[in-house]
Amino acid sequence: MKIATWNVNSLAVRLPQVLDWLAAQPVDVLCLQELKLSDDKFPLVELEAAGYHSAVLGQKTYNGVAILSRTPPREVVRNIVGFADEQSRVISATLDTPAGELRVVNGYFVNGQEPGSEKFAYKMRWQDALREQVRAELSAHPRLVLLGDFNVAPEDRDSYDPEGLRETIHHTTQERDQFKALLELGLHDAYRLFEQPEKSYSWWDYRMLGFQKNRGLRIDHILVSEALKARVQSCNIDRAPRKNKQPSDHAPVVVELA
DNA sequence: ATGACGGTGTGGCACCGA
Repeated sequence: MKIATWNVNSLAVRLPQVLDWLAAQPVDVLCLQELKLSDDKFPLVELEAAGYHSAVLGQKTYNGVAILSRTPPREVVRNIVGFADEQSRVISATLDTPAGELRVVNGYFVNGQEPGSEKFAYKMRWQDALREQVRAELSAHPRLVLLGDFNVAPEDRDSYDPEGLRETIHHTTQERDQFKALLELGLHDAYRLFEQPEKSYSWWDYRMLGFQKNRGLRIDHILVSEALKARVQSCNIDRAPRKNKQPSDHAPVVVELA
């Protein structure tokens, strides 16, 4: 069975591409970020026709996350419990899958703009709260997947220019320490469980021919808990949708579980 | 230091993303 994450940068614009992709890659679960639409604008009917149930936390214009699943999501939790947040960035659900019952936590992590900014401080606060949420989720649900747009390139090899971009946004020690702190909860970066091509990225700037020149970052991640680690069969980035007309700036990441 | 591209909502552009 397969689980995927994809920052679609507006589901209103990208829905046809999402439906095409699901037809070509019939994953069991697809977690979306940056819906950029309110719940009432969510294309429930179209996705049901494609064979997917949805759990949604929408927001007008910015943010917004959803879990699409072949089976109905259960025990849905929206955003971070006890962390007041006007932005729609996290949705969690329990799913019955061919690989058994899984807890899925789908996050659109804060961008942070620039180290030292108020937005960067929010990024750190938000991650502190998310980590505690994940810690609690893990103790209740050992079979857990945390995935989404983490807005961090965890290591130098996850960036097209680690030297030139050192300590800039997505590359700071603080952001990388936050990522490590998630791993220390007992999570594993599924992509790095396997040998991968060099210069593998999941996001490329729309500007300056970023994709054509492969000037990208690997910032979309799938972390699996210890209980699931041995069941991971593969993890890959699907660059094909980035070649579409009107693409998202992110590519889907797919993990296969036995 | 700035903008490049693309989406949204507004209103003739500004803001945000990464």
